[in-house]
Amino acid sequence: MQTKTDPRVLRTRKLITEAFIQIFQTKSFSEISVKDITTEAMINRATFYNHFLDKYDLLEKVVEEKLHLNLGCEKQKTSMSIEETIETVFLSLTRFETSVPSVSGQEEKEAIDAIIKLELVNIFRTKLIEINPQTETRLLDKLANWLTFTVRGISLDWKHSDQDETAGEFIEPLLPFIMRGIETL
Amino acid sequence: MQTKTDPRVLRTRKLITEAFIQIFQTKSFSEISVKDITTEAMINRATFYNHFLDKYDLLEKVVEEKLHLNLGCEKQKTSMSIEETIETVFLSLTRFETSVPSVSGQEEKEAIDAIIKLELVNIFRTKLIEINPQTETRLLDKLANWLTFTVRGISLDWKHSDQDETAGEFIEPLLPFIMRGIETL
DNA sequence: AATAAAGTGTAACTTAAACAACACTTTTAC
DNA sequence: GTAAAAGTGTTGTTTAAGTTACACTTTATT
Repeated sequence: MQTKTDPRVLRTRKLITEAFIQIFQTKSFSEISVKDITTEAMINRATFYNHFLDKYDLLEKVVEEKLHLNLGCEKQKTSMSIEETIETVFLSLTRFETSVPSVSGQEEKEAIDAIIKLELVNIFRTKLIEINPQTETRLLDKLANWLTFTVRGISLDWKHSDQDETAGEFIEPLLPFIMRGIETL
Repeated sequence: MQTKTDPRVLRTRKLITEAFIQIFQTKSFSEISVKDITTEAMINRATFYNHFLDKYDLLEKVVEEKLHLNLGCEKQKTSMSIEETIETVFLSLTRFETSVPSVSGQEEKEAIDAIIKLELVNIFRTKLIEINPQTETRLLDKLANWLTFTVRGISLDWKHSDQDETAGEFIEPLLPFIMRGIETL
């Protein structure tokens, strides 16, 4: 239990992230300056740097937050099986990717992708360690990576499909195949 | 040219008024507490009182601002005739009333009406004095009042009509009648 | 290639907003 | 009727945000 953060800090962060998301709809990431963000957020440019290192740091935090918003609560549940976790993460990811405005530029896509990858690997890693505490971490890390690529690949596949199936319907028949691999553990 | 206001002040006002308008969509005015507003606005309750006397004062300012937003620029134009002013005010009023969510309660309706009345009287009064500077103010005040009732009456009439005519079409045939009265000056 | 213009990141100082505590007035509930 | 709860409006004190200025880097312009 730590001393709760000043409401002004929370408000400022909210204003900044909302402003950023707002501008992000209309401009590509590289075109956005810190000044743009702070003007939209109605805060001073110097204040921005009290909260974020730079706009890349902001992007990172925003994506993290967005992802957590979808699967944050589920993440805690230790009751969840790996299979459920995979499905949940997949659904969160597709939800996230459809919620993000089809952003253009390469730079920001790479940035976002990198952040998502880190996040997913972390989720899978945690879950795998939780369920197989005796297995060595090196192996679990590799598996987490593999699961991440798998889930993101399927997500991309679904995204490029005609989407007559829901995301859930799309991954459902694939889950047994994925699970077979995991069950080698 | 006066010393420009602190950006924090502008931001806080914006947050408060936006929060108020937001809550006003879901609750009636009497049900809204200052705490509700400040929570939604993410500001401290004490700060509210640095900007507004109470929630009635806030309502007043918000309605004023909304009205000004519509006819603020026109109000300056000394070039405008009384007839144009009447029409402009009428159109602003109908625009305002259709933009306000059909708010329920009696208390707030009266509050808003009172504010609108004050505002319109003030506009007409200014215009009349500008055009007839030699006429005594007492009389112009009465005329301003009369114009206000006229415009608001027609606005109400239009609102209750089936609105197959636009507001502009609605008042157009009435303007000569109104002007006849004014031209007695 | 040179220069202007726009953007970045930082730091000392000022100020508006948060805190929290208060007396007071409704509302609500027993 | 009265006690608890919720709301109002105010006042010092503390703190996050605004100001301004700076050195520096990147991007346009000539």
